[in-house]
Amino acid sequence: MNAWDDDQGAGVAAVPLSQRAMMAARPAPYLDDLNPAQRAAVEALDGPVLMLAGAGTGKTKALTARIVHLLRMSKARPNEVLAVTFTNKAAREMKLRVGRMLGEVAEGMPWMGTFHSLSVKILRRHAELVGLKSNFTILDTDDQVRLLKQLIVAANIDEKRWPARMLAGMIDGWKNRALVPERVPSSEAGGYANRGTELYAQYQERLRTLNACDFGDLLLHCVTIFQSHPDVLAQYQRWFRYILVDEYQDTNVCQYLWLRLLAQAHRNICCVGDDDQSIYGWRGAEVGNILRFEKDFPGAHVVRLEQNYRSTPHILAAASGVIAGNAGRLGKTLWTEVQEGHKVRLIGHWDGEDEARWIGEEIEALQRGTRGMDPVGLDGQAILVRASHQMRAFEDRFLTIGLPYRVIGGPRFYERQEIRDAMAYFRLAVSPEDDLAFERVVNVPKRGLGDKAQADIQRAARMAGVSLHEGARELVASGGIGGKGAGQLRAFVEGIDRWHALTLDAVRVAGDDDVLEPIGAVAPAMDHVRLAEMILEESGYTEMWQNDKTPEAPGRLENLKELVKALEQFDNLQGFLEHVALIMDNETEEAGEKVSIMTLHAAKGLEFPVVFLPGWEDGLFPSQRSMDESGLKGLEEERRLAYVGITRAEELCTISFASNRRVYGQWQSQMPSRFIDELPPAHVEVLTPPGLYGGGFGAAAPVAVSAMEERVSKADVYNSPGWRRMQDRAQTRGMAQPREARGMVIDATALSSHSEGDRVFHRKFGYGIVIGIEGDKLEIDFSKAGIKKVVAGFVVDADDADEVPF
DNA sequence: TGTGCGCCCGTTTTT
DNA sequence: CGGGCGCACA
Repeated sequence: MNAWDDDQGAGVAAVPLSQRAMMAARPAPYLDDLNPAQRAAVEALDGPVLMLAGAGTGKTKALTARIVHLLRMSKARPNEVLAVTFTNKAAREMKLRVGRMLGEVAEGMPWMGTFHSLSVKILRRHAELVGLKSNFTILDTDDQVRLLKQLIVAANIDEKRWPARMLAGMIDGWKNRALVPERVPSSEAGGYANRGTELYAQYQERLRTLNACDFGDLLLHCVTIFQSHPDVLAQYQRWFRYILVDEYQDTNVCQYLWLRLLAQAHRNICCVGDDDQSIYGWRGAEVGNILRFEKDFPGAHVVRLEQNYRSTPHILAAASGVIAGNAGRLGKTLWTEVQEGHKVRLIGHWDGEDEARWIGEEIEALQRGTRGMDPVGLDGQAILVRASHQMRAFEDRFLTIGLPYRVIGGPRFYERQEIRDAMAYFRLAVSPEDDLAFERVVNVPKRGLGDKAQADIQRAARMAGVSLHEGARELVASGGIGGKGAGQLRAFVEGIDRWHALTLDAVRVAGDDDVLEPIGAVAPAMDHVRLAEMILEESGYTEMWQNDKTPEAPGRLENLKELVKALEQFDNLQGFLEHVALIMDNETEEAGEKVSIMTLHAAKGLEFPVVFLPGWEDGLFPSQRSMDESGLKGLEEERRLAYVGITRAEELCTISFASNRRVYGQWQSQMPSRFIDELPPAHVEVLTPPGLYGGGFGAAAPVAVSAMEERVSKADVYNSPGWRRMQDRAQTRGMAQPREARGMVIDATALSSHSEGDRVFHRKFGYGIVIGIEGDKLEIDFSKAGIKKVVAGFVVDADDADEVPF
């Protein structure tokens, strides 16, 4: 059967178009709750449409309604609509909402997904056109760098002066711009020791031998195929009657070509985006794509969504005021029907710790329901920072006061060392010839196979022209490896054989037609979940972490358990590996009310009743580096970041800055961010920090400086009475006084199950000894983290390290 | 082959 | 200041 003739992977097209037309005659409730602009965007089905959707204007609603409308009007079958997003989360969300609007037929849109997942789907069908087999593997950044490192060493380049990461970045950059090695402009060839292009070409060659792709290749190979095989392109052009693109402002050149090639035949393309929220320029995104849309698609219908359903007018006005500083915008004016609301609050602090302390207290106050607002739960509050290192001050503080928080977008589950190691074992079991996986774990846990042994294996494999696994086998057989490593290597090689055999039993793979689809009818000889556990046991990997006494070890074992558990949702190991390569998100939301801490980038698309924006200081935000490297363009992107930050807030937005901050261990005095000057004063309430009017710490509600209202010019904030007093206070506080009262020892045993001298474990700080008790707080000398005060509930006896809460 | 010292450098990161 | 990495040593 021709792969093209099937139903594109979905069992949906069952309802004939004629019958669908009848459905279209029924009233369309999904249109009724759209505002005029949204409705216009939904009803303009044919031809190019650009939907400029400001923050909080119901973009996803319009987008999903449009898809539903397309289907209801029988313009296309569900499998003929190409709907592209950037993240899996967005794709999932859209599927969910379309399904809900449509009623039932949710799974019927096989071509709704991310650029990457859709590209994989296309590329698997035509892999041979770019010299790959259809079962190619997908390398992540880590694999990519390791591979490049090998090439760099082989090329005799000083890896110190020319780090592999740098080359990886350049290659990514070229791929983002759809440049294959031959097309890299000679002006850029000098960048990497004069040999960037050469290494790029070698890297591509190496990937081909490994039958592998990196993320950039997924898209670039598709574009290459479309460009050089018009027949293939034509098929897809015919198939995708309608194309929808979310977050269009974030597309790079390669994605742009990908879309344009697919859309140029029928031109039924609808791009949704907001040039003011383009914050991924440093990653190759081209705001130009959205600015140019009308030129690319003449006669495009442009619709602006400007009615905001999220934020109060003060918040919108503040955001608009800031973004107005950018030139070359398409221009939108957000408005809302809401009349009331709090002004954006602005507050300065002495240093970063004060800032964290104050925010912590504010969060608790808002939670209790003061500040003239109804109580706001912790889930409704977020702290958005420019750079992830800023999170630390908040984590430290919240840990100390026992305020539950969650960090969004930290090291992601599938990027953690233990997960990647385990995955490498699974990869080896599925395909023993996976050399990158072999290299990764051949000496993890330690098997006495160091650089020398590994070099021997490499040589043996290369000479015989086989995989490392086979090379190792021959090396063992020929006695080419000595010492204790020999026995261990033999065991490793045989282990892989055994696991591989079990994998084959566990999954029967269909014939040549479709190597990806397992046939469910054959009863597996061994449950793949059990197999995975067995692999981790037999390889000694689990044991390695059990014997590890570092504070992270229990967490890692926990993650491994979680990984194995995740396997249950798949039919076999292959399916799982396939999934993980692209779905790198970490959706293990632990329950419980928690404040969210995340970067501004991670916050795009989210909203919270209460938002804190700390660290608004020149150099930090806007980031010095952005400005140095990208000049005005960089500054404008930072400004968009500010805009994104402010517009995340529904009810209350608080911006803050500190006059002193530790930067790389050095104390530095900071200037308030220039973006603060750009806030329209009429919509800002300047707070004075607590402690200025005789109240102690966290005393009364912050007091507005009355004279600051309305007429005070923005820059004057720093000449304001409050600001000057704060400066004065800064002087007197220069000599660090103890921040917390000492010596108030209450009956410790009544409040805590720990006593002095106990050995305890803390999820973040690791092991330590209790050296003091104050109320419900323990003073602990952590072996790694030093002396800290921590709420007793967050530690357990060192022996029960498995049961750490939090 | 494993450990430890010292040096360097330090944003954002949808896949 | 502190984490990561490479190199020198045991």
